[in-house]
Amino acid sequence: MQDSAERRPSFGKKFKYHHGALKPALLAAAEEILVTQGLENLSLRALARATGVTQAAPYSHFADKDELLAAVAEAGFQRLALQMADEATGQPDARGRIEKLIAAYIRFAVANDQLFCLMFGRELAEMKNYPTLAMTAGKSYALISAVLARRAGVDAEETRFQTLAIWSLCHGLAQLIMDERVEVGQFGAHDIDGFVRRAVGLFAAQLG
Amino acid sequence: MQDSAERRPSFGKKFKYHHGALKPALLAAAEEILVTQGLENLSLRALARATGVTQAAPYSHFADKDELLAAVAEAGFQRLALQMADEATGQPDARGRIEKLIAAYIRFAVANDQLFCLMFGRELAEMKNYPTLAMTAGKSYALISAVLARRAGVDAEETRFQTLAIWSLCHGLAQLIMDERVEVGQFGAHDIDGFVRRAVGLFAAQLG
DNA sequence: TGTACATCAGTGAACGCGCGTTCACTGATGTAC
DNA sequence: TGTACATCAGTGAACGCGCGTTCACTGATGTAC
Repeated sequence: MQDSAERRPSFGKKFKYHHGALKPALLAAAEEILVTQGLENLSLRALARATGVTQAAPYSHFADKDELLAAVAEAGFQRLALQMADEATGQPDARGRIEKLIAAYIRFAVANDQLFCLMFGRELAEMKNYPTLAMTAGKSYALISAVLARRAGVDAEETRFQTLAIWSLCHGLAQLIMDERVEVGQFGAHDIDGFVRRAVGLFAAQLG
Repeated sequence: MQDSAERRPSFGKKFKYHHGALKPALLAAAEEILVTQGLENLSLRALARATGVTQAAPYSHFADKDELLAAVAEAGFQRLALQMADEATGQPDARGRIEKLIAAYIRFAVANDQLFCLMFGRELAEMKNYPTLAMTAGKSYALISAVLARRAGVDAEETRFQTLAIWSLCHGLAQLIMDERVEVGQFGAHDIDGFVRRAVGLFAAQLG
């Protein structure tokens, strides 16, 4: 057990009336709690505890719990899109890029299952209330869509359809793995990348 | 507001000390609450209220909340498998059967989103504790797998892989629709059946 | 450089809530004689 | 057919819990002069 004061950015003084950087500290604590205790234990009070602060303190930075969750989810979407884009750079053709994008998506979901759950779950059904969240959430879809759209001779409507099919495939696989319905190794692929490469192969003719 | 006694199976007497059929009544009430109030409001106390009974009464029939949830989920899996099998009968070839199975799966999920969520969500992570639940849960997968396995010239390993790919696709689409990430109509299919037929088309060469 | 003051982040106590579960009990039911 | 009795489904009250949120407050900070 760490002394809660030690987590604060100020080093010299042990106890400060003002935390100094509570907002980012709350967001960081949220991600840590998601990892260590799961989404169902992510409460404002738990965050206050984790940052060594009174349970009312978070209200200085967030209007209510939803606003904080939306911020956590948005950071997650940002990271997801970044990881996908990073993995896909350098791939010469559409098929290679799609494979990398999907694999990154699934790996992100599996590695951050509780966060992923928050991002796509019902807790934030009111996503419409947070426009920047909705925008950030659209980035990963846009990455897949952009690759498919750049091909010659495929109309926009077919592109939308294929994007949804691919997104469904990887979203579903991610969910099944997270919910422990499936272990990839048992199904003809030794790892996620292998499965993805093989699954994309099913679409190969369409991807050109 | 209905008098709670009127929901009971006995017609003549208004108030009975013994409910008479509390166990099935609880399960029925659970499905109703899932529809009207959502999974997050499905509590033992809510069930007791809905069946017009004291909050301790359910403990005469279920050891704890998990056991009740497991029973509700199992009933859901049973219904899902039934609906899938029903739809697929009469289809002449593998492709037709697969299309019907998938479409039924997605339609079940969308029509019973809160129940589906309970069936596949983290609430029942302890599914291993309920062997009959685990068995029933496997039925829908088995339906898809069986169709694919019956083809000539496709080995078991390839069949497992394709089953997972198809299951992922429809599970993912169902999730995306339920979480309102997607409206099928926007993506080149006027309805779920249309989308499914088109998506299965991507696999067509492999389905023979 | 020093002082008065406005700002506002964080305090500490309290509110009301619904939850899962336990417990000694009560009274309806069905069975054995 | 009638009675004694065991069973056990359902009662009602209580337990302890963690939660989101509000509120009057306090004290650290930074700015204007």
